[in-house]
Amino acid sequence: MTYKSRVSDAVVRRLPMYYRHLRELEKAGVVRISSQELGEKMNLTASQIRQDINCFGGFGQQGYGYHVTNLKEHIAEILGLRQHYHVIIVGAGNIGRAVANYPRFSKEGFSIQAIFDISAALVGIDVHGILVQPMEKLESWLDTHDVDIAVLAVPASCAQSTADILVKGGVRGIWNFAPVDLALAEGVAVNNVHLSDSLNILSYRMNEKALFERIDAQRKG
Amino acid sequence: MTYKSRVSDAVVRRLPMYYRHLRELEKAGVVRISSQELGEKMNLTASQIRQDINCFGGFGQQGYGYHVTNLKEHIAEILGLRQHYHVIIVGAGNIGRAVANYPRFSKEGFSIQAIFDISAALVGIDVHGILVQPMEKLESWLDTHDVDIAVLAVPASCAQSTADILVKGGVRGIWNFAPVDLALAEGVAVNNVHLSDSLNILSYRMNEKALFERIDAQRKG
DNA sequence: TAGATTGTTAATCGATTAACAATC
DNA sequence: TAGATTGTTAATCGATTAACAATC
Repeated sequence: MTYKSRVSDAVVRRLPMYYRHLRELEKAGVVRISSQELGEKMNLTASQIRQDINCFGGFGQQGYGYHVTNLKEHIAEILGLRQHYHVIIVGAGNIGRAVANYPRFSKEGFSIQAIFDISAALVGIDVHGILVQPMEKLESWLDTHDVDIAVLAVPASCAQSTADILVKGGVRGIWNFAPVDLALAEGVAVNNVHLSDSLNILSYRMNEKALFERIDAQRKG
Repeated sequence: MTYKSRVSDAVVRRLPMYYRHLRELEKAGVVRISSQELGEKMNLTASQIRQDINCFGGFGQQGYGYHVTNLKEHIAEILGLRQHYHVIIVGAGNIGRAVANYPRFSKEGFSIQAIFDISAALVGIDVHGILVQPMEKLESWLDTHDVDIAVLAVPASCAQSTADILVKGGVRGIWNFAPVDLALAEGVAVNNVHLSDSLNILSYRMNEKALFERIDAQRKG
């Protein structure tokens, strides 16, 4: 991508975390919070929180701190959650169906317009009130509908080619569940949910201590 | 956690990516690869690849590069994928069921031993050949079985309390799908799949350009 | 041996933390 | 006004990149 983000990835990854914690605080009736307190809650330094927030503007007030609801709303806005998105799901396997049924999904302004799958066994079934369409219909659907986001939940082998169709069809964002690093044109946003990568990191962490005991022993011996 | 990882998070997050690309290369019949070539494929610098790999040992050979299969096997070992894990799934909702049915899961040495859910509607149903048990049975199951990993796919509201039960029952790793940052004892590994965080990052990226156009305009005006 | 490419040390870059003046 | 806490600049720390000697 040629478009260079103004905000570092480290910060962007923390934004949804801020949003989650602020929602919790709001729900708990907390009206104001200092960067110090929020830091303790989130395991971050007060400094880092102020730096992060000030990438986008000065939403606090000296001597007072941050107004919880106000800051939460600003972050929702920053995250693009005050907009509506037309979403399609490509691949109606386990993951595609789980996403379709994810309640939080529809609540936050993401509305599922259509679901596609290549398998005859899945075409026509009802998922969350939507009939699964055959994959051949994907291109013509994109021609006749505005789709903002596609959930890509197809096998690795056809992920890139499907992504190409989606982008050509005007999709602006891909939520990619295929275990593949997609190559996409500038201006198309992607975010990956690499489940097996995540599981592998878990097993790495479970084994790290023993691993280095082996490595250290070998280096000495 | 008191145990300080010897390897930075940035490196750990890249390990599964190396593993994926090396498997692909192996499948494509590639026998050897240089850090240069691998870097081009993975969009990393050759230097970074050599640094990453050398956290764990010198698996390459001067003048030759890396033997694909050899390096792949070393990384599988590092990731703890040459071990077997007893896994239980806690929460048989959409996500719990999707994970249970995830084929890659069982292939890589993770074998599902039991599934639990609190809902009477789900108890007794067959998921991937396993009958869902009531949540009350969880503690006694942990008492009588060795469980390495628990997939935590319960609502946010009971995620922490369920995690506490799991840890008390001897679980060493939690694959957490609840939108919560768990507080766990040292020595228990966690990795999160925060789906809504991931979706929020996608919508952030889709909107960043327009966001800063607004911000910049406001600062000028 | 000459060429290639690693392993590793040094330099650079960027992110986090600390400090403090501005200000509510 | 005094106290608190932000916004922001400066210092530090860590990760990435560059360079090069070691060696296959």
